[in-house]
Amino acid sequence: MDNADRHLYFSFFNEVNIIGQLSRAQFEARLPKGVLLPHFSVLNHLVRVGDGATPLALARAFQVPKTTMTHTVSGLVQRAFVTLKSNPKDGRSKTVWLTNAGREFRDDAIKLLDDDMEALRAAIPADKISALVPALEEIRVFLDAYRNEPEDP
Amino acid sequence: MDNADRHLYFSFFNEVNIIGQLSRAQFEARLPKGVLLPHFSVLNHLVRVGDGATPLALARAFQVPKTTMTHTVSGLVQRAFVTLKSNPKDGRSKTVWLTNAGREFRDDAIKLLDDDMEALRAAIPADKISALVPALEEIRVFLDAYRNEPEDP
DNA sequence: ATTATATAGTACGATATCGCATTAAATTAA
DNA sequence: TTAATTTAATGCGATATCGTACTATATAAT
Repeated sequence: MDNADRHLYFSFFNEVNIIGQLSRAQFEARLPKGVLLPHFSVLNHLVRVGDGATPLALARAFQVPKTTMTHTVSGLVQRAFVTLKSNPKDGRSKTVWLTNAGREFRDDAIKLLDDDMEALRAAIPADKISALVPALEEIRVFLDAYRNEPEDP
Repeated sequence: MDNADRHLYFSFFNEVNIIGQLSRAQFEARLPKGVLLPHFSVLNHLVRVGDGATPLALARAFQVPKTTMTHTVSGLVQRAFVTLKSNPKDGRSKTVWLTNAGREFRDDAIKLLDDDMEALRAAIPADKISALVPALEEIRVFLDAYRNEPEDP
């Protein structure tokens, strides 16, 4: 690979990382102290796709180690934003359920973030974002699959 | 903002965050234990744009808090990949300089990553990445400027 | 049926990240 | 010049993240 291509791919990942850092910091500055982006993200996910997911399913959805998701979910439990129930289909497992407080918190957080979202949309219109997301999804899917590939023998 | 747009922007940041996580984990799996992506990134930056930068300038380049950069640089010093000199222009400040070991480590790391890069390029060709980077830069620049804006009075 | 293997969740330890406070030096104001 | 303010770097403390190891349960193999 020549230097130009190498630099291109490095630049891509560098931009992605910086956008991730900045957006996360911005998000968390709006949320109550101690509530982090992963907390909100999990609540939002449960609202959108429905609750009752297992912690492991959530870990996979967000591509984080399961120990990390245990930690995140325990924070949500402490704040009574979710409750855990045993999984009737699997005695090893649990299921995660939204409480009313969890739904309210998620709705309120979206309102808190809405001004920032609007400011972003004013600078970067929605069609520009729509144009990016499919390619990003493709890259994310590749990385996810690649990570699970067996090593060369 | 309607739900569709909100979800679009959330999806964008979600994809960005996951790509950041996965790429970082992949990178670090190739590097020697204890050497992290930020270590490599700083070395690579110093090689590319020249060494002698101050820690604060590096923190700004990577959009991390200066305490984080202090920590990262100290790791590079421990491994003798860089040395710190006092800044002749400012007694409060320091400058960061590559050692031969640091340059060699960076070059070797690039070789270690090259197979992964090739695999990625085979799946996502360079022109697809080039098409993304300018928009990502634009978003990053917006977020960086937005973060420094004064609050509403 | 019994045994072996795989899987879900968690406890624990290591450490990266980052906010706050401190120190020393530079800059600005009076 | 002296005093007040700003700035660069770092020590310290809190905690998120994540790897390893462990327990309990489920699934597969014999």
